Amino acid sequence: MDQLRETLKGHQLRTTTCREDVLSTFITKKNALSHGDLEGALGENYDRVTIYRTLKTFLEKGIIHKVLDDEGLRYALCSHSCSEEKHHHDHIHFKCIQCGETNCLENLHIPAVNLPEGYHPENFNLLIQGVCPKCN
Amino acid sequence: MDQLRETLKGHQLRTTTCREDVLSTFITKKNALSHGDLEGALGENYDRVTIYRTLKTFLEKGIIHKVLDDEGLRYALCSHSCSEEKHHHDHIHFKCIQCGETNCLENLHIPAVNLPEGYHPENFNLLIQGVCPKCN
DNA sequence: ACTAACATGCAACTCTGTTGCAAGATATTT
DNA sequence: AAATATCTTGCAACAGAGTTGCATGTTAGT
Repeated sequence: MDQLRETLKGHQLRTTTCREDVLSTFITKKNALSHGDLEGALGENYDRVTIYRTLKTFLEKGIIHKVLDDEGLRYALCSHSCSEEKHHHDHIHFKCIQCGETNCLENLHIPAVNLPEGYHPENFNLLIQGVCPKCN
Repeated sequence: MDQLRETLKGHQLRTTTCREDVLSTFITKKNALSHGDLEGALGENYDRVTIYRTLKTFLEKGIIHKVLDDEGLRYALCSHSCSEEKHHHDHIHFKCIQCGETNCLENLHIPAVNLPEGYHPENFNLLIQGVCPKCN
């Protein structure tokens, strides 16, 4: 509870029950969540639009990051503190084709790539799809 | 012209002007295209729905593949022949944050990753965002 | 307790993508 | 070259995702 408030304060955000609940949902369910997932979990308490705006705010403040997917965007908590200025992620995302869950593999870093002359990379996003340990 | 027909035939598809035009658009513009891009290019001639269905068909037949993006799905030509049974891609996609174009770097393969025990990968998708040579 | 600044809910709207069905086009057979 | 079965298209209608404006409610700081 207090941890939630502190996280929000740390990012210059006011404490509201919606933000607490969204943040708490990200913490308890550990996988990446779509807007729809959150609406399913919290939709009775909050308006769709508020959840959209909460996600947008969290993104901008560096609390969550986008997770690419071939069937819709998802979001997951940033582990090391990302800031308003710059997100910094180089971990791998794994999506299970059986249970559908997408998870961050925080410990696995994306290997370096030698891009041709002239390319200036800033941001890496690797999604691996397959079968996860739970569904094995 | 004939090449288009042959590609379609080779994938057991009937020749229609819409399919020829969509295929031809992918060939001339070399970057990844969204449905919206195609609608912009061909929308006067064909219905939105037809373009959606054409993309779906091309996907299934292995003529194009999905390109993940943080702001909507795109599609690009498959270089080596993908089949109805299985797409096979391990190249890198690069999206320029200035011009917005996404391109396949066919020559660059996604580096191998050592996944933890229990993960069975089947499909890799690496998107690198940054500045491309043209915008440099 | 007061107030300025911010967050929420509601309504309306836009954009994206899908489905059913009747009409039209394609390839194949004769 | 005509007939036919099969596939493709356009239209209309719909479902879902995401956005914007505005009035009301809430937060944090004085």
